Amino acid sequence: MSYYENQTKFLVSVDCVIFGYEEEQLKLLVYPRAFEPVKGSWSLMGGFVKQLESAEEAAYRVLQETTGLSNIFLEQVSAFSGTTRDPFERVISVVYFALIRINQSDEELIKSHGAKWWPVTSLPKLIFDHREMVERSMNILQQKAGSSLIGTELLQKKFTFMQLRKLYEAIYQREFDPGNFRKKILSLGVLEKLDQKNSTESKKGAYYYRLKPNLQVEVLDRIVKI
Amino acid sequence: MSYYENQTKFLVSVDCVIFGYEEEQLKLLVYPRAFEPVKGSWSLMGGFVKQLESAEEAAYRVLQETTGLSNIFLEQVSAFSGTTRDPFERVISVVYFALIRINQSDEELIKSHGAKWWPVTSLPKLIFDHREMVERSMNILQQKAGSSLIGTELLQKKFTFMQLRKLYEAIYQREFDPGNFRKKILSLGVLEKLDQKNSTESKKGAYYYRLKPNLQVEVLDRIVKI
DNA sequence: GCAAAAGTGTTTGCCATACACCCATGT
DNA sequence: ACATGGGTGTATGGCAAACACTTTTGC
Repeated sequence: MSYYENQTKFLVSVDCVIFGYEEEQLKLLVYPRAFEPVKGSWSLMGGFVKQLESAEEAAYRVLQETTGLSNIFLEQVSAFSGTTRDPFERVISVVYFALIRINQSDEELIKSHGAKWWPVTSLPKLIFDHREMVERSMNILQQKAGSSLIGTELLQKKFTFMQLRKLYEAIYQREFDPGNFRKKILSLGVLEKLDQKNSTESKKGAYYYRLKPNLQVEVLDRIVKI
Repeated sequence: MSYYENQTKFLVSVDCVIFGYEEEQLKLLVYPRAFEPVKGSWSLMGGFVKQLESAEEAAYRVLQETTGLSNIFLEQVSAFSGTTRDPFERVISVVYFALIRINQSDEELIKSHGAKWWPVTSLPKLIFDHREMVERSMNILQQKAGSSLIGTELLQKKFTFMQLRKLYEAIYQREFDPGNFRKKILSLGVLEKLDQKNSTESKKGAYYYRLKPNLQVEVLDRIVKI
């Protein structure tokens, strides 16, 4: 029996805006839609929410199924509910964005779906309102990365300042002064210098850093002025 | 016929976090739930999304039905989709927050629902996850008000600097230096000084200001450091 | 006259930006 | 030797915060 009789029910899906970082470029995982309608068109990873899961759980499931990864950074962007956003049938979609380490993903699994990493600066045409979902996600990513070191989710666990800076340059599509960037990040007090050096990307070699383990407090200082 | 066979459909509702401002306090419109289950418990204004409307349209409809107002500031907060958030039946809810001018609302209509304005600092116990919805909305309101003059949606069209400052003090639960606040806001260049004075709230009398008409550009400068 | 808000000016310290400069090393 | 990134230091300008001070007027 139901308390809420006579109310319309809806299909609810999740769509995942999956960010990765590779070759100094911010990239997005996009795949050719596997079912009709518009089968084959480029689309975000998505799936329908099932009876016994929350939208967030559905998003985690989709990510697991498509990248092989669990335990990844995931955050809701917004619900999209326009009556004609899917021109074939009414579907309400909850959008999440995820940050993953490309080289840790299951590349075979990704390939098996025909998925491809596209630089965010040159995405193909996407179905429905997926382009808008991407843009909203980019905005949120910039906001988040600007007030906490969220971006490190896209790098290896250890990284040099140059790698971190290039990542931020990719996220914000602008350059940062190397010296100032280093000082700003160090002043946050969330990085730990390792004994190890990276000698492959510069002649002098740069020390690796990592996030201090067991950091519970979110950094709320401003990294990038927006 | 349907493209997406065999997928579960869900009840989808909207819940509205309705902010108002009165007696130098930020207030929230909360009403006793009109139907079972937990009929009579304090709840946000809400309603089910109908077949031919988006969630946003549903939220506008709910606001119109309960406050008599259209053309109000409305913005999505998030979708809430936990499987047990409504302990009686699975409902996915999209939450919006609204800013309204209390004295322009239809007070009779509001009363007819038994609704009541509560100071945000002393809310009653709310059903389900509505408390969390309020907290998320407060955070977003603070963020938004800190980077644009969004707060003026809560005041009359013309207002004095003291009124604006008291509003911001209510939103951020802290005090602002009157002189610095005035200079900061004026530097945004979005206010227009009127010839009229308010003499009821101070002995000297303070000039009224209003938002410059036809302001299309959002103020993106920082008003309050968060 | 006093209190209280209106409105303006001043001082201080912090911080972002720009940029100079030395270091270490692979070629 | 030199080019390149690593890393540190310094000068400058803008802005936020603290606060002093004058103005106006109701009581």
